[in-house]
Amino acid sequence: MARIPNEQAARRQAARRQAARPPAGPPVPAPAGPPDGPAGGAAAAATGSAVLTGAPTSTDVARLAGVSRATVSYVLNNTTTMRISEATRQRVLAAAEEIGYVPHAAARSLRAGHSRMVLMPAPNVPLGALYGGFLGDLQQALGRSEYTVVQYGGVGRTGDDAARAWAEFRPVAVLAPAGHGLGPWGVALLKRSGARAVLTLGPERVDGAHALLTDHRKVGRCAATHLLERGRTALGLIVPGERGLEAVSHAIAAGMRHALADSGVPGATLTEVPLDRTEEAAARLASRWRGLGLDGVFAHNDEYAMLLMRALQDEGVAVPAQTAVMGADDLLLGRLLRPRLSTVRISLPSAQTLAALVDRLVNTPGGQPEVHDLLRATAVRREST
Amino acid sequence: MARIPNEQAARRQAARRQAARPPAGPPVPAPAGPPDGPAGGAAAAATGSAVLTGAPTSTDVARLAGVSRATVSYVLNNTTTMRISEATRQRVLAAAEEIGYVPHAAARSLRAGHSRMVLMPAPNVPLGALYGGFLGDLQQALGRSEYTVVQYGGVGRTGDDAARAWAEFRPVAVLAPAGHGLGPWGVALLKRSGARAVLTLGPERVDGAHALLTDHRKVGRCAATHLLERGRTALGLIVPGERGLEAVSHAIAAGMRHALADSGVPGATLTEVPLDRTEEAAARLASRWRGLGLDGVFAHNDEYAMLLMRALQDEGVAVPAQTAVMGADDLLLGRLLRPRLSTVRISLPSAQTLAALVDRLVNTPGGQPEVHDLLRATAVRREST
DNA sequence: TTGAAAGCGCTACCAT
DNA sequence: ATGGTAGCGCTTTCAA
Repeated sequence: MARIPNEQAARRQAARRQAARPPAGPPVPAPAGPPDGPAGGAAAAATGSAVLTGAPTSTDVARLAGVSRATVSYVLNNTTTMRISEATRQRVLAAAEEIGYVPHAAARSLRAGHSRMVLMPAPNVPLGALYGGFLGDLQQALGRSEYTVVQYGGVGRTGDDAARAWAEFRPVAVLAPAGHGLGPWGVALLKRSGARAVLTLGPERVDGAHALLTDHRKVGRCAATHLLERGRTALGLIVPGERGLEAVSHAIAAGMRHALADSGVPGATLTEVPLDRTEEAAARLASRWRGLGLDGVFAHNDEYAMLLMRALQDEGVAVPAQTAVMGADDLLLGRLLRPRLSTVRISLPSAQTLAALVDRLVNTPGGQPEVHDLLRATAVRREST
Repeated sequence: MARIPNEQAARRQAARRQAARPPAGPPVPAPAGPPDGPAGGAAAAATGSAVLTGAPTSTDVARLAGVSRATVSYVLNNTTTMRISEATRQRVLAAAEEIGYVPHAAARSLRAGHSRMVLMPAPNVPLGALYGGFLGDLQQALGRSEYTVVQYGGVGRTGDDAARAWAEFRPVAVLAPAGHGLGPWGVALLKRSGARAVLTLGPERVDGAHALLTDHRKVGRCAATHLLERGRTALGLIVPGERGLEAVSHAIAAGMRHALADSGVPGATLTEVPLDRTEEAAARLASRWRGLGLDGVFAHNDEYAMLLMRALQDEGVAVPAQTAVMGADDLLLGRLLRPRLSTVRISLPSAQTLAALVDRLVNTPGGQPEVHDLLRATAVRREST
């Protein structure tokens, strides 16, 4: 709320006073000093190119080309129902080019009553390279269709507040990563605000929204199964200290427990072991490792796995002989340590597939909420298990 | 352009016909069937709560509360110049709550003549964890001020096209990562469209825009200087095969050459060595390594450095005795290999600092373009050099 | 083939 | 203290 609007308002009034179109006397005798002019362009350029101030509008183009705003709109949107003479077309296009006209997206979508915006609230938890890259790809894929993908970086807002903020944009679809606390109320609000599809991306579904599930229990189950197959029964799970990863860790732990229960291996156990992402923490953990009596450990991701494995080796704990170590995400770097790190490879659907899904959901609204399982986990055995 | 607008238009006309306000006979005798209704809400809810279709507008709130749209606006915006009775306030707030009213951002900024949107076009080159995290932080920091940060994922567009697409949003500021081919023309267009600050983020400046420089020559200079100090003179630079990293590589190479020239070490040389990001490529390179005759190599980032170092060790090349290896980015994982990887630590200003800068530039437009050097490089010697 | 005009949802000026 | 209302920039129907 600076002083700009007022400046512009004043300028606009002045401009308007002399804005009687050159040809054809104006039917309105005098514009009758408008009570207010909020803001906006209306450049004073008469016909020649001048220093424009404020964004040029279609009115400016029309004036320069000597046609009406309607004609400008027809030409610039290639309207097929109206046939415009080639000469006019060219004049309009030249005028638009000359003054650097760019249509005003907000005005356009206000008039249209809908937008082609797909809103992706920025995730507010630190997501690894895997999901980060995936979201980027998805964004690209959606952009390739004719949606305008917008990642909204609203911070601090959660739950209903966040939903309200998103709804202000009147997006045609919302793709919300977990961690914003979007609930059924928010989903309903978004839908009422014109969203034709609301999707959540994360471990659990939300009433009324479509769900792209990332069920990390699968990862835990996969890891535990692998370790059991390798003959390990006293299993550990490294739980990262980073904020925002708790949910994933819990899911993984649950998956491991399921696998243990299903396996029927008698006496198999699972111990959760916290670990910060520093060398010192790893060394400390390694120093008391033998006391834990674990013969197999899964580490949430390759980075933690490598951190631990190195610390164990420095402590003289043989890998995999004494303790098998397994990571997840199949990072390239996991192959550089010795022994090479066994890992759970997580694969997600292609971004194109998902973009197509979003497109379909937008175009067939009103259907039942759909649930899609995104995540596939496969064990990759290398040398550390 | 689906069939929706027409449906809504029809519904709207119907709604309007019966929308005469309950109290106080309407001064206008008959609404005189409007020639057109583009789209939009206008729910048919008379007074009681009903199934609303389309987004509720401030008109709906006003009707339900029995006040005018103006009053609604005053209450919802906490306008201080107008004093509204507490009773009215509460009625309006309750009504807004009841029907789930959310203001229409596009309409608001259209009226206001400006937006608080900071547009960050999504980078279209693969950027590492360092810059990715940095951009994320910056987005958060800007969001914490009162800007609405929006990352725009327009694909395929470059140069003037991209600038035009961005300008449609009428952002108050644009923060464009390198790789979009933004040129002086685009900058001017954005400014004319209302952007009060245009910033580029990357290795080179653009006429008319402020520049946040990431001068990777510093990284090269730092690495080369370090290697020279360690007594190496036949230097190599690993050049990644990934697309989009060429510019960075060139800058690093240039920086290394500068360092070589400045050092005055006679006979010091620099060889650029391409390497793909796979174990196989690294093994192949390692097998012909002795033929290259290099005694020190800098690897663009820690990942490539680790890849190479492992391959060299597998080939029997002693590190650092026969060849010193240095990486960049100071990844945690670099400390897990043996020998521990020496690295160039790259530090960037805090996101808060930069957010404050953007804020200042927005609030003092018209100033000369500023150039800020973001990058600081420091050598961290570990055991591989 | 072109123009006049209405109105999307919102805010702010002016009058009551 | 509250309401009427103009108009931001745009598209589109209807009339000429």
